[in-house]
Amino acid sequence: MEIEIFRKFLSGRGLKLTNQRVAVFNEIFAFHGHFEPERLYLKIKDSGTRASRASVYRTLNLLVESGLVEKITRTEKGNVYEHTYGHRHHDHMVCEVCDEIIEFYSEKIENLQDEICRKNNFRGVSHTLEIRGYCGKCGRQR
Amino acid sequence: MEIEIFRKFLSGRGLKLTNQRVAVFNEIFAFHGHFEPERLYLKIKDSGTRASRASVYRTLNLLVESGLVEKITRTEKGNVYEHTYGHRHHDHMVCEVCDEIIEFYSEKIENLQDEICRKNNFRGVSHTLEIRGYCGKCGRQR
DNA sequence: AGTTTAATTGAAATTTAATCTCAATTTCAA
DNA sequence: TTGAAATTGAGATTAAATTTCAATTAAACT
Ligand SMILES: [Mn+2]
Ligand SMILES: [Mn+2]
Ligand SMILES: [Zn+2]
Ligand SMILES: [Zn+2]
Repeated sequence: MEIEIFRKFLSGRGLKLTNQRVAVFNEIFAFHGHFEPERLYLKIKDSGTRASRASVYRTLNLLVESGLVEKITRTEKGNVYEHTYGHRHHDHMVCEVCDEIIEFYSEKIENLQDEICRKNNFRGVSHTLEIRGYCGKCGRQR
Repeated sequence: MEIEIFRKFLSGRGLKLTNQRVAVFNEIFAFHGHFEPERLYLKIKDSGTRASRASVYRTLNLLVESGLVEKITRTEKGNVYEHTYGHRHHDHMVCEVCDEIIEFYSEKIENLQDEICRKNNFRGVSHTLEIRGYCGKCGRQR
């Protein structure tokens, strides 16, 4: 279970798996998709558990450090995250009109990136490839 | 000249090429590289011209809309821009230690992206590919 | 040249995501 | 049970970016 990974990550740092942290964790892993911290905070609030904004943000950062969650992009109105554990790495297309996010993965692009890193004597650790434009629905309307 | 393009862009909108706008433009096109709005503002201040922060930000947005300048990434401490007119599109590798930015371009990756867009019925307009990791210098030290 | 009109400017206020502060509370191992 | 250490949350703070709005400037039109 993913929660065990989180627990181990925490105890490795002398930190505790508190109710608030569990609440944040559960809300994030309850669905697959992208989310913003503020909406996450509100969802937790709705679910009945009490966890302050400060705790939500703090836990989110811990989850990112643990590798279970990734910050996938920074929009004008803040960061966007997704839980990545158990999901294959992928990149995103974002519709500029309706904000729809389409996920994609290209082995070829991944390999080309590795090649470019080697050529430049650069040790790549992570990357973000975001294509912005118009989704099928919104593209048609112009 | 690039300034003519800007002038035309402005007049097409009924806007004027003022001293402040010229100052922002000149400072940006005086060198090739990446910059943050605040540093740009300070450089203009140093150069003697008077232009408020508000004007710098406003002009920067106009330059982006005109296509002469691009917002290339959003860091924790704000946006990073570069003037792109006359420069071929390229992507970036960013060293997590020293913040060095290495530019690269891959025709193959560009083509693969176009292909993926077609497949997903997505009209790609722009993209950002940022590889994070360790540059040669900083990678050696670990 | 003088008048009208619209755009522009800048100082300060505002917005907003995210972080920080710190006193009170909780946790847990000894 | 006790004490050290971690955690929490309400509110303060930070900082990038935008907005406000009265004063100024530039152009367009008699
Ligand atoms: Mn995704
Ligand atoms: Mn560049
Ligand atoms: Zn759309
Ligand atoms: Zn480096």
